[in-house]
Amino acid sequence: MSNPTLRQISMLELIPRAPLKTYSRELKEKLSERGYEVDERTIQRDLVSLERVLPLICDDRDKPYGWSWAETGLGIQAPAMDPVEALTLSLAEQYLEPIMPNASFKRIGYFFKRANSVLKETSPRLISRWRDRVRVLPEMLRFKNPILNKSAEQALYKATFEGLQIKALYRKRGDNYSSLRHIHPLGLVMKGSINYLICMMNEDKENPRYLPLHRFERVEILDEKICEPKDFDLDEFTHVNNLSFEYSKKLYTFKALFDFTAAAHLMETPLNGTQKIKKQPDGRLLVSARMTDTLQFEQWLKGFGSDVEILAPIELRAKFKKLAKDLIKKYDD
Amino acid sequence: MSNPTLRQISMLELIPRAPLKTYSRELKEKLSERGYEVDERTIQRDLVSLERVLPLICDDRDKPYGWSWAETGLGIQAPAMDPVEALTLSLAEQYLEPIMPNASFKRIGYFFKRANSVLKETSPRLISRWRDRVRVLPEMLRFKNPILNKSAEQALYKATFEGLQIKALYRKRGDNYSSLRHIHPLGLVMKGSINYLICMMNEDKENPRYLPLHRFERVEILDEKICEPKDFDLDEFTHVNNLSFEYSKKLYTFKALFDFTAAAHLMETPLNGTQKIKKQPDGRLLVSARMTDTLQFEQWLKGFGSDVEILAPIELRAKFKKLAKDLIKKYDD
DNA sequence: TCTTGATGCGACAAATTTTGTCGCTATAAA
DNA sequence: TTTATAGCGACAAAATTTGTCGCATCAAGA
Repeated sequence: MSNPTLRQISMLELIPRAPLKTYSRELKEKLSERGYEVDERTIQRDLVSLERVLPLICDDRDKPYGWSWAETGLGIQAPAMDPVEALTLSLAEQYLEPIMPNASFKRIGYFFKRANSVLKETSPRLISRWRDRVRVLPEMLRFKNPILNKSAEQALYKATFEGLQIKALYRKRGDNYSSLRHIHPLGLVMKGSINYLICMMNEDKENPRYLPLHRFERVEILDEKICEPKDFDLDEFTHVNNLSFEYSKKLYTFKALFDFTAAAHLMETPLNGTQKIKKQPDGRLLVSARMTDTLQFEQWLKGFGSDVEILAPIELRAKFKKLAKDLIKKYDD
Repeated sequence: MSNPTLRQISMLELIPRAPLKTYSRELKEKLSERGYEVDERTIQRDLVSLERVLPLICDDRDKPYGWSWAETGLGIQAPAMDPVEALTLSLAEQYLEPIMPNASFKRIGYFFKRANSVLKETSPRLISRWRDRVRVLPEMLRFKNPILNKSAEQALYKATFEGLQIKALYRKRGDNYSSLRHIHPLGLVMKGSINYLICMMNEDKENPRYLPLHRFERVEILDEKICEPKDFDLDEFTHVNNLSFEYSKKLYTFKALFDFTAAAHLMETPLNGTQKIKKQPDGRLLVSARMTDTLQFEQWLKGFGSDVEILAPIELRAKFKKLAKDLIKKYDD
C-alpha cells in the first residue's frame, strides 16, 4: 500500500470543492484510514506538486493552510464520459431545468457543465446542433414558480435531512405578517411548482400539516431532535391530504365514450395496465379501466369538454350531469 | 511533464467504461498529445499495476489487450461530492425517473449510483431517512409509457445527433404492418410520455412530419447526410403543429371569475408575469392575464368545471357556452 | 508447414523520485 | 518573552520508475 499514484488519487478525492476546505492533518488521518500510512510532510509535498497542474487552491491566509478544488474547475472524472452519455446528461439537464427547485438545480450544475465540456471536446460542432435539434416540451401549463427564500429553503432541507427541530418565521396564506413557529419537520413533498414541508407544530402535537416552502421567511435550525408521531407514514399522509394520487385506496371501474381524435393517444399511452379500448360503430372509442378516484383524473376528464361521455361509475356520470347544469346556469345570459 | 501520478490519472481518464475499450497503443498516442511522452511498455506496466487496485478490466482474449473500466465500478471522482450535493443528485434522480426516456435514464444511472454511495458512506443512517422523507409527486395524470424498441431509439438519437439519413421500418397508427421508409431526421421533441422524431420523408420533400418514436421498429443509419429544408425552424414547427405551446403568436387578454378555493393557488403561482387578481365581493377571484391561445390552457380551464366563469375574450366565453349546451345534450336522459 | 509481424512480458541497470527525519523559521497565542 | 504550531528546505537512503532488449506466443498468410 505504498503506491504514490493511488495515494494521490485518494487524496484528490478527499479534497472538497471551494469554499469548503481540508487540511494536511485531516488528509493524513483520512488516508491512514484507507491504508496509506505516510508522513504529513509527504502530503504537503504532494499537494504543492499537484497544485501546479490541477485547479487546486491553497488558502494560505491562515495556518494550517486550507486546500480545496477551485470552484470552477472540472476536477477529475474517470472513466471517461462517452459522447452518448454526455448527450444524455445534457438531455437530463433540459428535463430538470424547468421542474427542479432552482437552488438545487444550481448545486448540481457542475455535472452538466462537465457533460457539455465533453461534448464540446469530442464534437464541437455537433453540440450546438444538438441544442438546435432537441426540445423537451412542457406537458402541461406551467405556472410561475413562487419566490423562495434561498437560505430558508436550504435550512429546511438540512433540518429535514438531519431530523432536527426548527424555529421559523412563517406567513399564513392571505396574511401579510409572519409569526414565529416551533416546528418538527417530518418530510418534504415536491409537487409541480410547489414544495411542501410536512411537519408537526408545537401548538398541535397530534396532526401533521403541510406548509408550502415559499411561505417561510427565516429558518433557524435547533439542536434538538424532532418528535415524530408514532406510525407516521408519509405516503399515507400525502394521500389523505390529496397531495398525491398514487396511493389512493378507492378504486372504481371507469367507462366512457371518447371522441376518436381527442383520445386516440390512449391507444398508445394507456391510463394503466387494466385499460381496454373498443372502437364503436359511430367512430367513438369506448375506454374502460380500473382507476383510483382522484381529483386529477376528474380534472383530466373535464378537460375533454364535450369530447367525452362518462358511462360508469354512475356517481361520476352524475357529477358530469350536474356540471352540465351548472355550466348552463353560468352561461345562460 | 514526467510526473507518473499525473500521467496515470490522465490515462485513467482516457479509459472508457465497458463494453467500450482502449488499447495501450491508443493510450500512448493520446497521452503524447497531452504532453506525456512515454514508452508503450510503461503504459502496459501502469495498467497492470492499477488493475490490482481499481475496477479495471483487461480483455486478454485478443491481442492487443483491450482495457476498460468495469461497468459496475464507481471509478474516480474529484473533487469529493459533499453530502448536500449528493442529496440534490438523489433528488434529481427522483424527478427524472418518471419522465425521462427509460433507455436514457439507465445510461446515466452511474451518476446517481455514485451520489447514493457518497450518502451511504458519509451518513449511512440518514440516506434511508431521506428516502423515507422526500417525495416527488407527479403533477398530473401519468400515462403508461409506450413500449420503445431500444436499439431503434438509440439509433434515432444517434442519427439526429450526427445529421445522417436513415432507413426505417415504421408502423402507421392503426396499421398492423410496417413499411420501409427513407427518412431525414431533423430533430427530436420529447413531450410527456411521447417522444417524436421530426423529419422529412423521401416521398414528400416539402413538409416535415413528426413521428412518435414508439412506432419505429427497426432503424438503419445510412452514410449520407440529411437534406434540410431551407429556413427550417424547430420551434416554429412544433408551434404550428401544436406540439409546443410556448411560442404561440396569438395573444389575448384573458379574464375570468374563479371559485376562491379552486384557484387560490394562483395567488402564489401565477400564470405569468402579467396576471392580476382581485377578490370580488361575492368571494370569487377575478383573474386577468395576457395569455397565448393554446389547447393546453383551454383544457386546464375546462378542468375547473363550473368553478370558473370565463369573461374574456368573448370567443372563449362563447366556446364555454357551446360546451355547456353540448354537455346538456350528452347527459340529457 | 514455415514465415512474418505484432504483441506481451521478464529482466536489468541507470536515472529519478519518493520519503522520513531533522532543524530552522515565522507566526500567533499565552 | 515564551510556547506551540505549522510550513519548509535539506539530505541521504530506499524505492520506484523507465527505456531497452531479447525472448515467447500467437495468428494470419504464403
